Amino acid sequence: MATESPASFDPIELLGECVRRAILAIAPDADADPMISAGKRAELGDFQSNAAMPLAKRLGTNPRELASRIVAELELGDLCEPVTDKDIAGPGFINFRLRARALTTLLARLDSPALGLEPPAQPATVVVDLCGVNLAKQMHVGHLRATVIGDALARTFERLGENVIRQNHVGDWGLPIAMVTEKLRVESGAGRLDLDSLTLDDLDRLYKVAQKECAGQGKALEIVAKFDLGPKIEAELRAQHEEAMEHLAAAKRTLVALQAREPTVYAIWQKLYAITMGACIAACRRLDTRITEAASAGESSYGEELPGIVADLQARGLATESAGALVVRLDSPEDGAIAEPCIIRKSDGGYLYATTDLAAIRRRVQKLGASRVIYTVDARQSLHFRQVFAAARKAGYATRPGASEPSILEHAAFGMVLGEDGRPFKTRSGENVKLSDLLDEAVERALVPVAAKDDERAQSDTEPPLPESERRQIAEAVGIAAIKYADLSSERIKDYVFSFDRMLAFEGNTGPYLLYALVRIRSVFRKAAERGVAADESLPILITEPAEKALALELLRYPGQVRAVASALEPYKLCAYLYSLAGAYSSFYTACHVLNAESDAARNSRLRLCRLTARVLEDGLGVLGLPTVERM
RNA sequence: GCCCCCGUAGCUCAGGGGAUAGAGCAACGGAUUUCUAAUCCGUCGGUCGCAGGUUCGAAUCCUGCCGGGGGUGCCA
Repeated sequence: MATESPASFDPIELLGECVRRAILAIAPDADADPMISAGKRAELGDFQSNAAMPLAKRLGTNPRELASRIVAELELGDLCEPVTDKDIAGPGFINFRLRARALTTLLARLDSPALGLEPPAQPATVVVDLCGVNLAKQMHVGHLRATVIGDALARTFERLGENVIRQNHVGDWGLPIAMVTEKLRVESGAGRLDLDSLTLDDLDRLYKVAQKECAGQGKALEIVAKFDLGPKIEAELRAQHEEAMEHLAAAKRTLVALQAREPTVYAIWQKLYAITMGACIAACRRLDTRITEAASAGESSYGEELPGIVADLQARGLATESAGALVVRLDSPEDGAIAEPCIIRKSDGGYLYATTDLAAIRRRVQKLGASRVIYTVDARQSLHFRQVFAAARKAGYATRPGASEPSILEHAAFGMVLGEDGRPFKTRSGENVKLSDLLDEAVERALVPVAAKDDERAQSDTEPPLPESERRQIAEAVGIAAIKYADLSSERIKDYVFSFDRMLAFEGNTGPYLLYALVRIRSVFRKAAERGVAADESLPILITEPAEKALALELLRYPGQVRAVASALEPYKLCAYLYSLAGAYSSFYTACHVLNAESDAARNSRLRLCRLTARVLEDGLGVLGLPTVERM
């Protein structure tokens, strides 16, 4: 939505307006998309318009000729160097070169407190569903992605001035939780377990035991019967099966007791909840994500709403009975032509996670007022979300009171984390890797170069080595930034290979590289302060060197890139931008000396460029949720 | 079976109708009296999975295959 804003800093927007006017002068009826982009060939121009080709196609004219007419109509003011037919290239590209004066004007506009991202007059409410831990289970790489990507998206909307509500949809309900609750009840009742000294590791272990105890042998029995493997095996399996069925029955009774808030069972469940959430919130804090217990809305919080949802859907004829279960059919084209119906109640009367998710959509849209709900959940659940979204729209749960259109429901799906062997990231024994172990290892590995670098510096420097505690702090930030950046820097949907070596490399598109770029800028300012030099913000930024120009053009792209993340729900776009900005800064830093610049004016200008770069980097890293350091 | 996603340089990834397909890593060659060389500059490297089609123009859109992954009515 390119609004006409004389104070815009964005050359693409400003140039687009000029070209749009020129096109309208030639073809008043044309849908005049100016198609401005950064110049594909830097030697020909800073920006280009590709508008002539598609327009010529529609008008049935020659594209180069049309480009020539557009050029003749162009009124660029003092934005660009004059454009002539010589700037038309190939089939009809029009190349533009920004005027040096215009560039400094635009930079000055960007250099405002908001960095070109003014909050909207009417903030929208955006709900981000993220993290998604389960009770009694350790967090692992899957939660890492759901947490890190979700928080980065939430931060993006916060930066844009929207009202963001994070929702940690905790898996705290249902039969699996009842199984482990039952297990705890039995074990503590028999005096084999002290509920007050339980750890998450204990719970994780007991969860698996409980799962196993409740797993029937139905499949195996079928096979035995089919192939007639003998009465002895069958008897053995049948005994096992019956035992499992008893465990299962007990778990189901516990589920009922839990849902009725029966005091003994509920107290055990609360313990379970407290231990899991304590560990989860600690991990989220260590990961520098803004996820608090207050931002949690567990599945259990929807429990009481489920019968009402089902009754409502049934009463309105949206849910129908099928083989004893209650389903919402979605196979008509207006529902999205989804072949598989959405099951909202099992034939035994129990509810499913689709039911809970419907209740969650209703609360988020109708009670919290979300105009957009984003689910940062792994890609394997995409069918589930297609179903639930379609069912919610059909039922009107996705529409705010008084609104004519349903809110936007989006599944920000992400791919799997793979080990370096290309298979799902697991320990050698096939277990999930504990998130906390992963973070510890990243930090330990980061400490090695941090310490080595500091030793090296201390040898040729008057300042003594940093204390161990500070080195650890730096390594913590570097390690966390490395892990988070690896998770954020490619398209969400793609699986990615988890490699400490790659993410902690200080070369290339990594978190540490970005941190280092910022460290170098901060160091310039420390040195400047030592010499009693400070940037005078009232004096102009002067762009003369190619490296200065390249840096300036990069800086101007920042606000657009943040918006691009919000519209595509793709944090990697900001990663790529910041990497490119850090690279432009490094090249500038090498080519243009700041403190020993040729003149006071140049030094001041470069200090201002450094300041602006630092502010954009800090802002962008903040949007991604990456910690920064003063030195490394 | 059906549905969804992915396939671009040796490796990790951008680009999603427009110019000679770009980065990083790896390899190789350079750069440090000066602000952090965890850096910078350069070289090398690609029948964009395959085959058709649409188009003045296709890595990009359409169809069909091939390869890999995931999902698929009563787990979450």
